[in-house]
Amino acid sequence: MPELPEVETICRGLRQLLPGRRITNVEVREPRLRSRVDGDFSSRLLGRTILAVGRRGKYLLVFLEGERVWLSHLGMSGKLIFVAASKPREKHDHIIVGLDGSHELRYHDPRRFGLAAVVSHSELSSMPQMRNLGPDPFDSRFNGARLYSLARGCRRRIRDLLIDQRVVAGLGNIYANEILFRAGIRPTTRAWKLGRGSIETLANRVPKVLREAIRWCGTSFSDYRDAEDRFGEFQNHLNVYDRAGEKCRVCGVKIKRVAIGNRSAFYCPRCQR
DNA sequence: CGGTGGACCTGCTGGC
DNA sequence: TGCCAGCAGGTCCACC
Repeated sequence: MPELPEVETICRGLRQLLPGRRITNVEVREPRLRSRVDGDFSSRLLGRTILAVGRRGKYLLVFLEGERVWLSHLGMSGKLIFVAASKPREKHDHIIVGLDGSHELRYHDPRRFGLAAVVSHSELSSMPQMRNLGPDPFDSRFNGARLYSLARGCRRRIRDLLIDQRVVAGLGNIYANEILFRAGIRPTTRAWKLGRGSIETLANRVPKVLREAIRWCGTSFSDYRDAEDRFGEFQNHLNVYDRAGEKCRVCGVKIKRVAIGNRSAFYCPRCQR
């Protein structure tokens, strides 16, 4: 589900809602996420005031007093939703964080591929999940030169290079496919075959497509909702992802679906060469 | 080392 | 109507 635009949308929403609130209750109803939620999770949150909310790649960071950070990854089907405490709980509401008695932040995740942990600032920066992340796509350190140096001699397909979080942090299958459409490159192309010009175009499209998706508050393909449980709108603007058999919005040719590894890739056979 | 394929989960859809 | 296969936005690990 959540790639960078979805996590950024949630981050912006929570930033308006959380800072200044105190965590008055924590309930871990299902600790079996991708890795087990630590036994100290609740005690490390309890009683702390939230200072700020941030994002690194697809990770959401909730900064607390006492140099602590609540680190959250939503996996494939995770939602992090701010609601009135009186709202009935639902199946798969795995973690409930009570705020000042009146509201709750609920972590909901049917497939349980997510991550929830509370760590110190120093632990955060030494975690492999953070250390191995490439630059943010909006950071000037992500550019054509970097992408070209990684693509040169790389035998993988360009779609797989783009969703490698070490290359650039935050791209997943939807946006990798959309970005490749905008660059006119087929997702199945071997990275080493792309020349400097194509790579420059590609690197340039990365922040463009992501900014546009953020403007539409992300893609609600099925599970994704923002911090207040509202749908995103970018699914109405997708050019290729999940559009196999439908007409290309630019040239009218039918969009194709192919498997790369275990995952689908989508492209327009005319617009992408 | 680089690259690939499967495992981890639940839920939904489409074919029979 | 039921059953089963296949698929889904991500990450990590074993294996070649």
